[in-house]
Amino acid sequence: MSNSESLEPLRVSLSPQERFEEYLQTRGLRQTNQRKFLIEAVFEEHDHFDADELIDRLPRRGEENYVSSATVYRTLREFVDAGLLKSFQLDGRTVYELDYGYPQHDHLYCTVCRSLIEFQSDELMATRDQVAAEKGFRVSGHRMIIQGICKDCSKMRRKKRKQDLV
Amino acid sequence: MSNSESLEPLRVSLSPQERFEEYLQTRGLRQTNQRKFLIEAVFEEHDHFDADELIDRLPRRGEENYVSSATVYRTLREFVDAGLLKSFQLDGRTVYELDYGYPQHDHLYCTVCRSLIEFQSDELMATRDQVAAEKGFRVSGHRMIIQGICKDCSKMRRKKRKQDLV
DNA sequence: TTGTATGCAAATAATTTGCACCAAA
DNA sequence: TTTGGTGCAAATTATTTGCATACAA
Repeated sequence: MSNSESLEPLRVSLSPQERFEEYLQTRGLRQTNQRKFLIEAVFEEHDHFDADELIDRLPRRGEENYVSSATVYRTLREFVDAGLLKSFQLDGRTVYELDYGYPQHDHLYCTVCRSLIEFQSDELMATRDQVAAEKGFRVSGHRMIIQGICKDCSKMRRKKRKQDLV
Repeated sequence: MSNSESLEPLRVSLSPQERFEEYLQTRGLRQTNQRKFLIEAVFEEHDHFDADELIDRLPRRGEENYVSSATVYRTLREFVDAGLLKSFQLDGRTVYELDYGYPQHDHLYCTVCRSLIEFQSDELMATRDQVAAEKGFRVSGHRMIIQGICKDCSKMRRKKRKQDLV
């Protein structure tokens, strides 16, 4: 899930940490070391990831700042609730990406190298809203994924085909 | 997964059954009673469904024409390979829909009644191809789902709010 | 006859949950 | 001190797989 091209972040008044604090306070929830640690771990990488990949780069059981996977799963869902992350399904796994302080976008998904490439399209949004309006549908969001083969992988395939001919 | 609005079918030269026979023959696979039975069961309903829903309306163990769930799962994948069905992920489950003899389309997904409403949009396709071209991406397909609340559920919510005020 | 297909039950994989203990507020 | 949070292990859910047997070609 690495190698994804990224857009420029937006300027936001609160840091993700502050924003999450706010979220917790308004609901009478608590600030714990695990939550503080996880929010840093998640926001220091501007990339797509799933729970497993995140757990992999976190301290192991017995090490300092270890967080159990149950808590990782629980906290990821809270981050989504809080509007810090977005999640979607890809090949059966739940993939997370930054949402807070990050512009709305959709993805191209390369089925060869499995990377996600982000793109923004006003036309897509316009089409979405028009289609919904025609059906009397009240839109809350959407998910568009274009599958195919990215530029690099196409190049490599061409090269490979040439080699195969030799 | 019922209650979905449907588009008109296309005219195709081969029936799904014939088309699947062809698929099996070109690969040296076999025509079994289970496969014949399942293709009928699947194509008699023009709707979205998941493996579980299909199994539910099939004969039970011990009854005539019983098909084990392992075979149902295996066969659904074959139908997708054969181009008879399409599949996608929704709320974690794999959802299937007719593909053969059915026009390309995308979906509005009502998060209240969980129904899928189909729509066709040439603009969406144009946007997709243009975005991909800009990134040098070779498109093989896409998946667009617009989430929100459908007309009927919106009405009901309004009605419910009024009642709540009384 | 020969390998493919099926049914069954066990195995997976990714999450979720129950519960006793821990710790913010 | 009171409730929410965490870790652990067991439970879930949807699906896949191993294997012995059944059957299409």
